[in-house]
Amino acid sequence: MATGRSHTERTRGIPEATVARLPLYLRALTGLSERSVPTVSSEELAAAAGVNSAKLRKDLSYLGSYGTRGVGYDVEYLVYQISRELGLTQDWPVVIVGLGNLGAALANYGGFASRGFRVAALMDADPKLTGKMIAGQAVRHVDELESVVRENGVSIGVIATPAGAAQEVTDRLVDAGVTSILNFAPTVLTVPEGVDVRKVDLSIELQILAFHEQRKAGDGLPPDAEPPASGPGISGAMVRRRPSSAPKSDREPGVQPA
Amino acid sequence: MATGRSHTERTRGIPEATVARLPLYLRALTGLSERSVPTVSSEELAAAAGVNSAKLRKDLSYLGSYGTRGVGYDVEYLVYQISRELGLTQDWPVVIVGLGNLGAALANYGGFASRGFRVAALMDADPKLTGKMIAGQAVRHVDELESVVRENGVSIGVIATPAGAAQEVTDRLVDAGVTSILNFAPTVLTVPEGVDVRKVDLSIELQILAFHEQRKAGDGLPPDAEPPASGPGISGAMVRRRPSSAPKSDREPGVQPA
DNA sequence: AGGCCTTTGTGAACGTGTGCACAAAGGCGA
DNA sequence: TCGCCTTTGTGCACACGTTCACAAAGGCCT
Ligand SMILES: NC(=O)c1ccc[n+]([C@@H]2O[C@H](COP(=O)([O-])OP(=O)(O)OC[C@H]3O[C@@H](n4cnc5c(N)ncnc54)[C@H](O)[C@@H]3O)[C@@H](O)[C@H]2O)c1
Ligand SMILES: NC(=O)c1ccc[n+]([C@@H]2O[C@H](COP(=O)([O-])OP(=O)(O)OC[C@H]3O[C@@H](n4cnc5c(N)ncnc54)[C@H](O)[C@@H]3O)[C@@H](O)[C@H]2O)c1
Repeated sequence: MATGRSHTERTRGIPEATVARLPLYLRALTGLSERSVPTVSSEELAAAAGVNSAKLRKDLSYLGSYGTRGVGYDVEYLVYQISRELGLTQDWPVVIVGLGNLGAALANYGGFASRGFRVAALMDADPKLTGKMIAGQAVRHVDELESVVRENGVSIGVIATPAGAAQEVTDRLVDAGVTSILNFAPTVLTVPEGVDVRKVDLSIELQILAFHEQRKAGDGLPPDAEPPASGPGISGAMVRRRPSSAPKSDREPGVQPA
Repeated sequence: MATGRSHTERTRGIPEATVARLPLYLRALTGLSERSVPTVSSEELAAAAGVNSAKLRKDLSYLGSYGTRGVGYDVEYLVYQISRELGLTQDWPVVIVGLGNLGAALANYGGFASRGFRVAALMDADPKLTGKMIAGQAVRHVDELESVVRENGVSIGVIATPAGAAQEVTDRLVDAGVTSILNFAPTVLTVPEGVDVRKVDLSIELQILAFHEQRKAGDGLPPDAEPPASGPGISGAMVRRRPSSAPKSDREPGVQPA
């Protein structure tokens, strides 16, 4: 779901898990930089980023040998090196497609521009939205999508349309030349090789939390678990039953009728 | 970042990676169910969920032996089993704290309620927002946080406040009894053992995309890479230089002056 | 009733990620 | 100048996740 590349092809040596943490380090470093802290040890920086220090050191070691033993890392220098590795020393024009509740919130989000991501255009299919000013920018009609992408050299698209429209929007973005997509719609996108898709899915996150929550609050699954197949079922109104014959194993050991 | 549990302690056998995919399968299955498809093969379901079929089968095998060889999986039955495993057969009251752009969008989001997550309360610190109706619900003041959590038995909190307020809100949520937090603020939260935090961070996702984008568009890092330390630098105005003496290795092999 | 053909469930091999623990580096104070 | 003490960078072992490939299961058609 992350890269879309053939998996054996490692990204010039930097592990994906490391790449995903670099922005975290960068944020922590930026904080230190603002407080004019000149150097940090791996221990301190790791604490600020919420990881353990061995992992941090290993991650940084993929970028190069940028620390000084006995001292730590130079904050400014490391900010620069990580920024460069992440491609943040250049400007990335972005289009947001779909300006409903979420799209509008995204457009208004300050942290967007703060890291080299520039909102090049806001696009929606609803003619009533066309021309509306959001975050100091007029919403344009999706018909202009291709020209906007080409003229601005947009390579990153953000999708905040309903799920039903997401694949179509994706196809158009890709045709126009976009090669990275951040998808907020709860749907699986199909893209050609070489196009990266990342998804943000609120509902999935909540479901994962619910799973762990269930574990924490009184272990054991909820009541209606597969009843032990002992003789004919007492109640025919069991919420849902196995479609046909009894299964071989049902996880809970439970006495099987041999 | 996901669980907060000691790592050796596996969650009653279901791997975390599998848990994270179950909601995906559930969504695909729900779609099939709505179209009254009675059974699916692992191949079909995997395609719908965007994973490969071996992975899907292994994932489902952790739940139990719910398929029929030669036929596939009964859609309704599997929907039920996954829902139960994820804890979606019960209702999860949720509070949203911070009703700015993002919080309001979340409150208005339909996909929230659709899976057993009920928005029990909307809370903000801004007195001007108190009483304002959002998504059919009056915003309440954060002062009421503790009582709202206790009265509604809320165990999941969603944080959509500015980063600066997130830790304080977290502490209060946790004190009041919340044990799962979904954090949208770009900051690292510290929580006691037993509390799960998941974060959604737009900015990190974009940075990861930028990284891969940079790789795709003309490989090799941006121009200003550490210049090969050959003699005295030509331009003193190099954007940023190593703080002190030259490093041992700088990743790019590059000729080192012995 | 029997055999065929599809599809599951899983053992085993492999790849990726994590964390420990320590040798070597190197600044800094004496 | 020398040695000490902190902190990096990394080899190694282990845990976790992914994928392959196939035996066994079991419906279904003849
Ligand atoms: N609101 C949230 O908090 C939230 C959270 C998670 C996921 N999502 C998902 O994000 C997406 C947007 O959510 P929302 O609440 O903003 O929905 P919304 O209905 O408020 O907005 C959707 C917007 O997309 C536009 N649109 C529809 N088809 C389009 C097309 N083909 N091209 C361009 N624009 C098009 C609509 O005109 C509308 O303005 C949905 O898929 C939703 O499931 C939303
Ligand atoms: N808008 C986005 O698309 C977006 C995207 C990613 C991340 N974020 C993050 O989500 C958070 C919210 O973003 P936003 O755009 O909605 O900001 P916002 O400023 O519009 O809203 C923040 C809200 O939080 C309230 N608040 C402040 N302190 C509070 C406290 N102690 N208790 C309760 N409420 C408090 C404020 O009154 C305000 O209503 C921020 O941390 C932001 O970085 C936003």
